[in-house]
Amino acid sequence: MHKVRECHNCNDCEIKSPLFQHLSNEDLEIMNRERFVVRYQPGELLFKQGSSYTHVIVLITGLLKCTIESAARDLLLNVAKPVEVITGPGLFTDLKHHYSASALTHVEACCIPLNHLKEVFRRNPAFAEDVSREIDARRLFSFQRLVTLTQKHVHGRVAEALLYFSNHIYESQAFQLDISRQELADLCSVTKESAIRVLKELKDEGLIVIEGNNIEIIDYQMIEKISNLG
Amino acid sequence: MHKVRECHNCNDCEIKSPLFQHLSNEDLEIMNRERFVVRYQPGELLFKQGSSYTHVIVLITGLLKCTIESAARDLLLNVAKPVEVITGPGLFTDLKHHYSASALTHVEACCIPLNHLKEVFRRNPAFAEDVSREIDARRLFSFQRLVTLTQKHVHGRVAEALLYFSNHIYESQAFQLDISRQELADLCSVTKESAIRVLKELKDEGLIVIEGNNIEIIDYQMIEKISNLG
DNA sequence: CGCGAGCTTGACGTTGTTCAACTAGAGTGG
DNA sequence: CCACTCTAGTTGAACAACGTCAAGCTCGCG
Repeated sequence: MHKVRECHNCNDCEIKSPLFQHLSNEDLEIMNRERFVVRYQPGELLFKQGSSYTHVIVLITGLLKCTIESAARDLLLNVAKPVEVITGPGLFTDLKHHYSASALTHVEACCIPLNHLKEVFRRNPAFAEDVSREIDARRLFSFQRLVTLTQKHVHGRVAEALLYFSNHIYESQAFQLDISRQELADLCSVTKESAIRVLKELKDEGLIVIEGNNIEIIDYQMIEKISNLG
Repeated sequence: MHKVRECHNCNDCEIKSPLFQHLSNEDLEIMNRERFVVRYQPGELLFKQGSSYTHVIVLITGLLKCTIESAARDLLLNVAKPVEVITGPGLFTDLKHHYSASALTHVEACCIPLNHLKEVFRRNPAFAEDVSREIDARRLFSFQRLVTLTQKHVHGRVAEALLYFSNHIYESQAFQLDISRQELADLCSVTKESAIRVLKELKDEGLIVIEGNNIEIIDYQMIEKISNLG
């Protein structure tokens, strides 16, 4: 875990998150104070569920996974890609992390102290609204997950996971999965054996092609149908 | 559905939500503009999933249920009691309701136009933070539901539902349930037959007493244990 | 009194988990 | 360079948990 300070100024930031678009130079100056960049190796933990929430993390490069850890088994909430601002619950309540985030690939993360973010939140109503929009959107995502995980069968869940990676993460019908079978299973909240079996079936029916972690969706519409019908 | 204007002034409101505690008289004046109170009969819909989000509702009297409706079956998200401000997702994004709310009992709801709430949000940073805290807390609640519904077995889920009603809704170990068996099942995301069977088992083991909709938790610790172990 | 909605119970079937064995590939040390 | 080990992935068979279906029950109400 190396600390790096390659970018010195949020004003010049070329990969600024949409969340920061309404910020004045002065606001950005506040954000920039004590901001730092950290690089992580695959598998390394960015923050742990239950630990204190001191910085908001902006994912600059790489992929990371957000996992709720519980006695029984892990639940993979979502995968994050650049440029995403990681705003978990707890931000405005108990200042604890309620899930763990760990790097799937090499990751560069920009860390902004929470008190500076909140300072800008208070002085810039447009930013406050953007932050609320962000939290709101994530809550909506939780809703969709809630419906998927309670109502769809394994086939539907795995199909949906494939569409999730294809549409939102890799943005291609062919992609190399950066997560293991177990993690895919955790995303769908099934056992890894079940997830593997479904993948095999989809493969045998010619809907997808799998070679190791390389997946290609062949019959997109059929996968979509399976995802929708559950 | 009668419109009533029994209270004319938010300043004098005796049941003001904690969410409104940081508001100045001027802020409250803004909220008060075009505010109105509506009474609902049991079973009546306050708003429907998919409809446009025009007012924020403050539940003054009665209980209501929030349900995500989907093709397969309904998911009962939560039950709300006074004084609760109903802030669903969509508030800062697409301005649509993402779940339906309907009255379980006689309900009085105070309706505040969204644009006035947002006006105060922009002019009062402390209120903005309170609103964010509210959304954040609800997102946290979704997280807990996500874990419960994906990881616990029927026994654990039903036990948890009983604790939910005992601790958060009725605040007593004995209470008269205002929801049907089917709705209890929807809360746990199981079939009504399964929910009934679990209730019967808990009853047969002497952990609870049931007579119709009257439920009393006898062995609280055991119920808690079942809830925790899943 | 009879009807209907919600509740209850039992028998049965399906889904998905568990468990155990086996395989493939990557890394390690002799 | 070849065992050896370790991990992730894969497969099959047995099993448990829940859902489905169907029948009967209760109670309030016209």
